Amino acid sequence: MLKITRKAEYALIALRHLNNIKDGELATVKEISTQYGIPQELLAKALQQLARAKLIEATKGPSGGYKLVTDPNEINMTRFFEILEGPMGIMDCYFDSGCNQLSGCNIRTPINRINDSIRTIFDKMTLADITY
Amino acid sequence: MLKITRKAEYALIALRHLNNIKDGELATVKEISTQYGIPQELLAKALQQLARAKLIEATKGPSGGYKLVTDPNEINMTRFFEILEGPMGIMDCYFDSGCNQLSGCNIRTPINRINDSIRTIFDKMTLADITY
DNA sequence: ATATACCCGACTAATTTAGTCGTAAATAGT
DNA sequence: ACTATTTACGACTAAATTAGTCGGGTATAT
Repeated sequence: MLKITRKAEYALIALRHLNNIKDGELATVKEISTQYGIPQELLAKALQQLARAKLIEATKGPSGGYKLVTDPNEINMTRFFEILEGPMGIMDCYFDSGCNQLSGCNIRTPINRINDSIRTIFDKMTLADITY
Repeated sequence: MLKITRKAEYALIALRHLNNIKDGELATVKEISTQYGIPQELLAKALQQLARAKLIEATKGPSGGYKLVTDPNEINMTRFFEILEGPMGIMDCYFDSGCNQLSGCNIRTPINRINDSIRTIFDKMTLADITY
């Protein structure tokens, strides 16, 4: 319960790695996956998503790889998780309108308060914090 | 991602219900499940767990049911969720020692910081807050 | 050319969550 | 004593999500 996915976990590890390599250098999926013992294809997918979202940039071909192109201070965890896993909420009703409860759900308001608190944490926490 | 389970959701609704009925009254699983459109057997299971944990008390037989026996201010959400869903952490390594990462995981410390922040939120939030 | 590396959707496998069922035990009312 | 009602509980099935794999593509440095 309240778990993040492995894909997100792997992506975090990779982002941290990208943040730590020398300026101008690239890291390949293969390198990262072998170094940290991560399934290559799964990591590849995650990094592709991050590239599409412009957090990192890919260079194809031999001697290609990824590099970070966004200031780690600008990447907060809400953004990061939503890129990889879609909308972040402890219950679907935070986003969906369609709720199947018969009579009025008696906990929606407090649930939303919890949600907001969690989002605030993730909003405030940036990749720079993770990388520290 | 970061979802709570339906079981927990149902239990929250039920707890709130129990908190709102008159002093000395009981509410049955049947009543609650029909009132809120919740699968009866699933709710039953959740309430049994809460009863085992002494948050609520059961009376068997006709005119039986459940009542709240703990001060809502004393029931925090960490306790509540851990009764129903076990240890609460965004990654297993928060609790487990067995981690399958090859070389040292580079994000454990920051992950734990996130975890602690989330736990703090849930520690501070009580059933009384939910019931408001 | 060829080898390397990213791109991407479709697929399968594993795990978790949701929900059901059958049986037992307690108890109130008759 | 019998019956209807209600909780207790484990085993089971079904559904949904997550994890991981595969195959075929595009770009590019050498």
